[in-house]
Amino acid sequence: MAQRGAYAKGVAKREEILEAALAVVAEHGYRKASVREIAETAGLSPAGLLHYFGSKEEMFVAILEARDQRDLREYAESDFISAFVDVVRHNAAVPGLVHLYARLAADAADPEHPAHDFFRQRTAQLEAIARGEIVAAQQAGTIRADLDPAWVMRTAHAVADGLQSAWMLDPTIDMAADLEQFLNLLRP
Amino acid sequence: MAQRGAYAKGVAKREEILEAALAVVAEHGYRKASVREIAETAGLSPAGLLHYFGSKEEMFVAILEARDQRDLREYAESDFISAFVDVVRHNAAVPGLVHLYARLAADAADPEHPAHDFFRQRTAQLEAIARGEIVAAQQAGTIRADLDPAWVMRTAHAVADGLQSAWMLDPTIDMAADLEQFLNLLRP
DNA sequence: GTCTATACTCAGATAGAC
DNA sequence: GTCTATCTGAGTATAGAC
Repeated sequence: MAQRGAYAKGVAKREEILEAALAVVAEHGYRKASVREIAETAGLSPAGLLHYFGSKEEMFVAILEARDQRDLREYAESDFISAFVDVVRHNAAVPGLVHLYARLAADAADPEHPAHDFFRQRTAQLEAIARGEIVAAQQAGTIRADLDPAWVMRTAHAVADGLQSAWMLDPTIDMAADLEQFLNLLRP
Repeated sequence: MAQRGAYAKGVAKREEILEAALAVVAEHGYRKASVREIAETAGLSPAGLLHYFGSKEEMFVAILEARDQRDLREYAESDFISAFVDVVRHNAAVPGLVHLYARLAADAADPEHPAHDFFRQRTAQLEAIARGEIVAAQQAGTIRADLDPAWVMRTAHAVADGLQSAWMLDPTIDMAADLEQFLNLLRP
């Protein structure tokens, strides 16, 4: 395993850096989250930080990857649709993450950006997982059978992302409740 | 009028700069849209450009403001709901704008950002305009009467923004069609 | 493999001349 | 209104210590 021997320290440091990065974004926003300040928070030099992550952008992608893997593990046994709402609800408790996600998603429009492939694969993976669950829900009669499963996933994803954007501007919005209301609308 | 006398040239130059900025974003993406390159495209020095807009970020906000005013004028006589779909459809033909909007919306999470107030006011204005139209549609029987008008607007807005994010990653998505499908779902 | 010091390049912004 | 010159701070490449 990667946790053994001479690498253990490096793995721990990597995670410490990711936590420091998220903390800085949460406190000062993405714009002011410089490599210098994150490195300082994590207790090393900027060059030391880059030793682990090649570039600032790759470091931020690593945060989103870690988040997805945590969510995937945590909600592995729940049904997909309620897990989806739970993740959005949980995101409201981690403001830095939502900000980071929105910012990287925008930057990822550029095919050269390190996050471009990550977002495309993430969307594809999400759709692959969801498709079966949506079809099953349609057969079970909890989602209208006349709706295209691909459209359902695309639109639920869009609602979640769009609500998160709105929530950053106005945190009084209840993202999870609004998303649930949308999912209710899919019922027969 | 602002078009008269010694100011006419300044006004024209302002618009020329905004067009140059949008062209650069459309071609190279926001990340590579430096003040230097935009200034070069508009035929003046970086400092000359900043004379008009104070900062890079304020310049980009000015582009979004101009877009909204154009849309508002163009669709003043259409009904709100079909205009909403038309605007999204039209956005697919102006890739730089969608990219710019997504990026600024993410940055605007920071209350210090020049775009913060713009986005908050824009959302408030959109909701004010929409509310009457949605209530009227409910009375006319084209939107389910049991739905909260504020929720309808928030969610339609979220769908539009979220689909635009997805479209930047995968331009084969038909944003307007997906949005219309959502609006159909609101029907009784 | 882990990490620092240094330095390079580019960005946005500012001061002041014209 | 627009320029040149300059400032400050960003990201990061490099060389090399441990």
